Amino acid sequence: MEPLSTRQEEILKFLAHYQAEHGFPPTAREIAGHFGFKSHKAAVDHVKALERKGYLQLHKGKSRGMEITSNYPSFSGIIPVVGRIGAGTPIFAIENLEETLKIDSSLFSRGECFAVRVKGDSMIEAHIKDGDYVILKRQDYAENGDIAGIVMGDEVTLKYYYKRKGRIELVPANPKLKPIIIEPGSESLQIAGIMVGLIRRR
Amino acid sequence: MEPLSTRQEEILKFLAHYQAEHGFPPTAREIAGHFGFKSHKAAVDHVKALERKGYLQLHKGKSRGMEITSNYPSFSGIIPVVGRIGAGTPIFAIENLEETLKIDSSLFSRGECFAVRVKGDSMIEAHIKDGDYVILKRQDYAENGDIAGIVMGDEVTLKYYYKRKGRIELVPANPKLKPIIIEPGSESLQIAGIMVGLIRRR
DNA sequence: TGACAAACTATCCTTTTGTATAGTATCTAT
DNA sequence: ATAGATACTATACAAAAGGATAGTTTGTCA
Repeated sequence: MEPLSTRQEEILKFLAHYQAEHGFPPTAREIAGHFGFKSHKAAVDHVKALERKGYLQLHKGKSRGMEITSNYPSFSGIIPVVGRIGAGTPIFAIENLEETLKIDSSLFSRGECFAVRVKGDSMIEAHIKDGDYVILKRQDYAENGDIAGIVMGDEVTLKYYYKRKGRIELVPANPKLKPIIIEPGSESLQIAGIMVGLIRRR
Repeated sequence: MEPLSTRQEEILKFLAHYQAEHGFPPTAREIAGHFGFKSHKAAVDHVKALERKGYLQLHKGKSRGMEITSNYPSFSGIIPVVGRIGAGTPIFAIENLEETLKIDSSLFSRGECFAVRVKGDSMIEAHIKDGDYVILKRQDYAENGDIAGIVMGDEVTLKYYYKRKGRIELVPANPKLKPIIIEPGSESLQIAGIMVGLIRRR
């Protein structure tokens, strides 16, 4: 595959995200609106560049007439399994991918999904076993009681998320392990996503 | 789900097919064209009926603005979810299908797979929760310690399978429930398959 | 230096598409 | 009997969206 510029990758990512979110692709004007372009021609140019490089197939004359052709993880609904993630590096950077699950992510959620492989028994009382793949929907916030994927160092760990009296509690589903309590004012935590599903093999 | 008329089912099927083919939904005029309607209003009416019955979500004012919301039996291979099964009827008979999971079964096993939706907590200590989909590989025997899908009446239930001293024990993963013991010579039990995977939503 | 890709703004025109109004005909359940 | 759903035809109009032309700016590669 021909390499993409930073901007083109952003565009492609947005296309995949919009498609996952809405069930149909965006129009040139919607793309322009999202990125703040004042002329939709800019979006047309990007989309054409993506077609030329083989990432898209365009259908001339048809509204929203585009298909993402690439098998690139996280595009086309396939769920990438994330191993380690560097502090700053985006979660979908290629170097972080361990494998992919050939599953249409729409089974679990609209929106962009990824998976982490569970190590250990910290969520055993939520019936999440060692070796299970937990499917997470990518979002940077969580509701009370959600099982959230939290970025800790260079890994994603799973915890129940609670916000009580202004402080955030990250509670494992295992009585042997202690909750992590984040007092207000301390450095913020980074939520990678919330659990929307689980896959177990064997 | 509300029942669909024959025509409405044809329309929905076409929508799913078109979406799978093209990556985006059809317009009302394209639907009309496919069915030979001379007025695209007919297609609009059908699509609105499908929305009213909950099979579609429409996005007003947006071209191709529709999403299929149901898990409408689709077209790619994929795992059927079996509800009840009549004594003689084959497990894959259409009347038994409740829904399908859009997952390539090769993720779990080489053989033929199907799924049952778990009711209750009888396998809770194996970390199989109420509502989980358990993926079974179709076979009529089991090894010691396998989690097997057993045909009981007109349903499939899950049990640990053990063969000890000539008799077969079907053990739930819940201390509150008693094992079923089948003495040698009594009527044979029917194994539908053995567990090869699990899918949990939410 | 010159060609080319990338990344845009601005404007115009045409086609595509959604939505609306006005009908016709058949069937079904109350 | 009659109201409602189903299943269409026909036509008109406005909004949505694609496509094209003409330009600016900033890089990079050779």
